[in-house]
Amino acid sequence: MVEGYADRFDSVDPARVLGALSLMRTGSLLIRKLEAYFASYDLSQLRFLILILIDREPDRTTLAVSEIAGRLDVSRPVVTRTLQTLREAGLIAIAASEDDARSREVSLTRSGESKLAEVLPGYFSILHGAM
Amino acid sequence: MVEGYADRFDSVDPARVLGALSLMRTGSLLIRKLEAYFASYDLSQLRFLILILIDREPDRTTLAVSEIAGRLDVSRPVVTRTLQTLREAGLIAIAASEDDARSREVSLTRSGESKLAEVLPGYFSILHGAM
DNA sequence: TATATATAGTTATCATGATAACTAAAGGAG
DNA sequence: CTCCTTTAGTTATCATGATAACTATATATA
Repeated sequence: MVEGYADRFDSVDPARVLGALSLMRTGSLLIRKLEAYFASYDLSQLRFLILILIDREPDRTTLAVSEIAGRLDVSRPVVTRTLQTLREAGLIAIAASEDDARSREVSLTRSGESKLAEVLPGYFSILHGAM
Repeated sequence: MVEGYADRFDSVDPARVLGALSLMRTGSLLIRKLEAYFASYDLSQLRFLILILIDREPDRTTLAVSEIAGRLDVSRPVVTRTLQTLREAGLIAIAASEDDARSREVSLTRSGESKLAEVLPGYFSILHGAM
């Protein structure tokens, strides 16, 4: 299909276009595979990334909502909603900040740490296998 | 971050994991860029792909709903909804099939063909530039 | 032929991303 | 100190993906 169009736009190199299309498709397939894996643990990609982000934070055990949104490049409303789901599942705790009354401190519960430990090996295995 | 985890899972090659993460991120960024481009033409990635699919179909000028869903690997309800949007925008026409009363024949309107011609160069340019 | 099964498409509902508009609190300028 | 602006977070709404369940029609089998 691309070839046909490439004939009509002579500045187009079919190999580069096909490469870009392939990149998007391969990336999307990997994301789908991961989502299916996470779903089997009652997680989603975002829920998982939030857990891992808090877990790997150096020197601290908590993160603020906007820190999570910023580092994962996700909108704050989505983080708010996802944190509610994680809290209902008992995987995180949300406490008021002592420094700033506007802010919340999000931390992992024991259960959240266990879940992460359970999910991580398969996660790396899928990433590993994709390359 | 990956390094820290790699230490604990010795079968994990950080380079491969980072490669997979990079693949997902690069693919997602490209998809975002395309969505932004399509939005400026009142299109989405899926709406655009439906137009291009019908346009490039050899020997025929129409496609059935399930053919579109199958070739784009998208669920049929999503195709139904997206076709309604495209029809409201005047870019496609939907007619009853003569052979099979269950089936619909989806075709491009003149307006749909123009839109496609308008959008294609920038589309290839973005794909080209991504590689 | 009559009935059972499969297929085409739609509707209803859910999940998850976004932006806009809001509340509450903090910080800065006068 | 008061007022204005900025920041943190939430709520409301929309877009777009999915699956389940439904209607209508076609096909296959008894």
